[in-house]
Amino acid sequence: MTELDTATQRPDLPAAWTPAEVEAELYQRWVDRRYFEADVKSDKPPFTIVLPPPNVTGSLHMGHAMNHSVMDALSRRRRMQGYEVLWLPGMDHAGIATQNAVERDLAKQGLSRQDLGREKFVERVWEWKEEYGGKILDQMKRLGDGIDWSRERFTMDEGLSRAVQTIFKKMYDDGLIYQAERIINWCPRCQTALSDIEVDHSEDEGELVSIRYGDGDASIVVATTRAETMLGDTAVAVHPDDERYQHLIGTEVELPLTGRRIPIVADAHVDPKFGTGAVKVTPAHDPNDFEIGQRHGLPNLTIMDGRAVITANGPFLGLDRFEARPAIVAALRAEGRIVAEKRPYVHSVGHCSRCNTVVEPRLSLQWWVKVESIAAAASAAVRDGRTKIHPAELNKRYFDWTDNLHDWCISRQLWWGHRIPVYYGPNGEVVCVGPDDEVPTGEGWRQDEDVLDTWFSSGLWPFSTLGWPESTEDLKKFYPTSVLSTGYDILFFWVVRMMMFGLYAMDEVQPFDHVFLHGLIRDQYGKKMSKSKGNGIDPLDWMERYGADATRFTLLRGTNPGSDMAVAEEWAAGSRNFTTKLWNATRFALANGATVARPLPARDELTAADRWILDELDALVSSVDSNFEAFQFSRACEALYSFTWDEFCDWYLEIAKVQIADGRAEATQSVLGHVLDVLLRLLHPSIPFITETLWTALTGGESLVVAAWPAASGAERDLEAKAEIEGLKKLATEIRRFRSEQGLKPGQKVAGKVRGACCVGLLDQVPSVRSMTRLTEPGEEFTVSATLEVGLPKGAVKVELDLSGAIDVAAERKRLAKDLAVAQKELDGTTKKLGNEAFLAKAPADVRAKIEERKATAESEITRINERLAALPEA
RNA sequence: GGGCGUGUAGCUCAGCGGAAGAGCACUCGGUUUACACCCGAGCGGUCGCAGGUUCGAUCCCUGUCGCGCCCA
Repeated sequence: MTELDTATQRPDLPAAWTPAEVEAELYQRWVDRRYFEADVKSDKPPFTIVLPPPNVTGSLHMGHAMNHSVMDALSRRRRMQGYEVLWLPGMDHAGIATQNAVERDLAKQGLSRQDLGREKFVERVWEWKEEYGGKILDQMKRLGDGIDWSRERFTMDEGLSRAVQTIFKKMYDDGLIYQAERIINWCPRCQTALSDIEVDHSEDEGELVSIRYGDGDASIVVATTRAETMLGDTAVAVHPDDERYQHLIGTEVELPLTGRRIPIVADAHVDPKFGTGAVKVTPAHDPNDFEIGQRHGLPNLTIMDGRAVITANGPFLGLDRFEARPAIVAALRAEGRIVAEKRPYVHSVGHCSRCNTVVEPRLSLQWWVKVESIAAAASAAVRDGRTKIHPAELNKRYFDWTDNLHDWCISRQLWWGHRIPVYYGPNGEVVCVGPDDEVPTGEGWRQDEDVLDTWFSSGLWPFSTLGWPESTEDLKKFYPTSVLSTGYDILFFWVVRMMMFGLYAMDEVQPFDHVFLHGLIRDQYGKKMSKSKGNGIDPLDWMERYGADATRFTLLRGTNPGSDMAVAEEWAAGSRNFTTKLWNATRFALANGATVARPLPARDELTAADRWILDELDALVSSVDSNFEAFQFSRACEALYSFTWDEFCDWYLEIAKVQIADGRAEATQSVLGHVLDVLLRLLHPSIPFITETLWTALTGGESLVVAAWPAASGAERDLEAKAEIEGLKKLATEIRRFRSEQGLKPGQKVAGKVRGACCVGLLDQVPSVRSMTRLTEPGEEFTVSATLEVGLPKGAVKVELDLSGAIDVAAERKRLAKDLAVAQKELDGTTKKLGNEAFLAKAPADVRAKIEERKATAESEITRINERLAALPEA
């Protein structure tokens, strides 16, 4: 262990671990020593994680804290394993979210962005970013993130903007980016187009009104939840096979309130079973109607502007859509055209994911990415295993997306973002400009006003941050990245886009080898935690009160691929208790001379307990390793927790006390030192702060951050030692149980003899058992007043106690009766099984032998217990 | 409507063909020379329901009911 100073010195550990006071200082020391800075010239194998860039508007919430705990644990372990680790940080400019935030600020001063003008407004956003944008980065430091701050990026910085322009140009030239007029999701408040994934659907209460178009035999009834759109109807559609309407197909009907005559068309997409089987067709304001309109050559009549205000001439001109709706219904009612009304009528309504405004479908000219070929490539990379998704169950959802992706609307009518690099000339010229191309100037030339969807630039993140389009050393060394860790909720928002862009830009090399998808954090009511709902627990609050380590451990302990986790205060407190336990155990071991300065004694010089704990430790290393490799953080944490608390603290430390007192101090101190050394290394990726403090105190080493990761020995387990310690546990537990049920105070010393330990191979363990169960040596006046027997695999051990008086016979009968019932149940079960001929004929021999052994044990237990019961005095 | 997942102790979850587990909560007892953020003992479940496969099912299959998520 080369990282250890030979002249080990031991700073005294304070009595209590006070994370809030010391974590920041520890973190700064790591940063100052530049442990987290990746060396591109290193010949170590690379391990790369790009941080999912948080929104510049964001602050750290539990979802981040969980994801960061995962990424930090993964990268710290790899660093200890000898990888050249790069964890690259940065932020996303978050187009709509940031623009909205700044607009809200302006609104407080009574200003709009239009008042400032585009240039000034964008300046304002940059100022806002400088002032508030760094918040989340400082919060990451508190969590302990081992991030390479020297490589911090921003999606709007110069290099990334260059990457955006480069790929836009490349895709434009390849015919993968085009302009088209289509129905898009439009937010009337944000005044911009939205992609499908920026629209959230919810079941809202609305109204369903049925309106009669036309009169008499030629009339037809249509139902709608958006009555105001009837002003833009250009047809009524029915199913071609619908018997009810055969006579009307091809005729015209008068559209109420407008006097316009519109055709009745037959279209197979109309569901004859829904409502009256006839639908109004508003091509300019509904995506399905737009399709119908295309098929039948209907005009697209726009009747609302970008603010969802009616523009159709007439009495409703200038009304907002939600004012127009009741007004139009009232006007129709006055004409006797409302034949049915259902209110409330619950139906699915789309909302802007940024401001929750009801989305209005709108016909407009936008820029699109043709996804077919790049989505197919993204699909192929997962199908052929270049990128592995964890858990694999989410592959199907991934394929559902990549195989059915619609062309992606990438233009946004915002000011904050990457402006589309397309210029229009005075004579209808359209020129797409690359980063090194000359921008056309002169009379009549103007740039496209729109900016790109935020996900366009964040989709380039895995390679743009490494210097692409330049062929940089970083790109060569650290691409493809090793793991992308994120919540499954943004698999499609972001992961699919990165896959498409990465494969396209990097010659089919995947952006990441592994995609780890964790679940969502839920509150104690099982509700998703989110900024918008305001039901989040603040991870900073936990860090303040319980420490960053406890916060991290809580989150890691609940993290399994793809499954959600509910968190509550008690969990964080439990993790804090765990760190306290570790602190006290290490402090105690150090006070008793635990050391790594001497080599571990040879195997045959160790006690069974020493050999057992070392074997357990070895098994722990394997378990932590395999679980980390499989992203099973929860299992890894459980293994670490139970080894630390249950095996090491509850048993080995108690045994160690006896061994040290009995003249085996040197060897025991070495074992203690060794176990703690390895254990702290294993825990470091999960709880870096406390382990760093304890480990440097124990070993005098420089830092765990750059210490070596332990390797499992692969040696066979010492089964004899294991059996001995299991016997010790059983013996101690049974004596404690007897004491407890006899009403003895835990600390009360009782004289006692342990008989027959040698016959079952437990002689060496007796001193430990006596110490753990407060048995004192029998004196001259020793009188056996109680005897208990503990059944062990090799036979029973008899414990004779002098309780200085009569025992509680009733309690003892109860205890024995309970044991008897357990043994009887066991006997019944095994007897039945062994009496089943089919079982005897078909069950494998080892299973049969096991059942036979269990039956024999049950029988001897029953005999033994019955004898004890018979020997008890009458109650 | 289509797809996926899930129902195990009061709560949150692990286990997934051969003896029902953890943490928290709860009960009892504790100034035990590391730790009351602790120690010891205990209580608590016909593993959603109904069929089937099997010598054997919490575990596999089918159906059913409840819940959740994604897509329409």
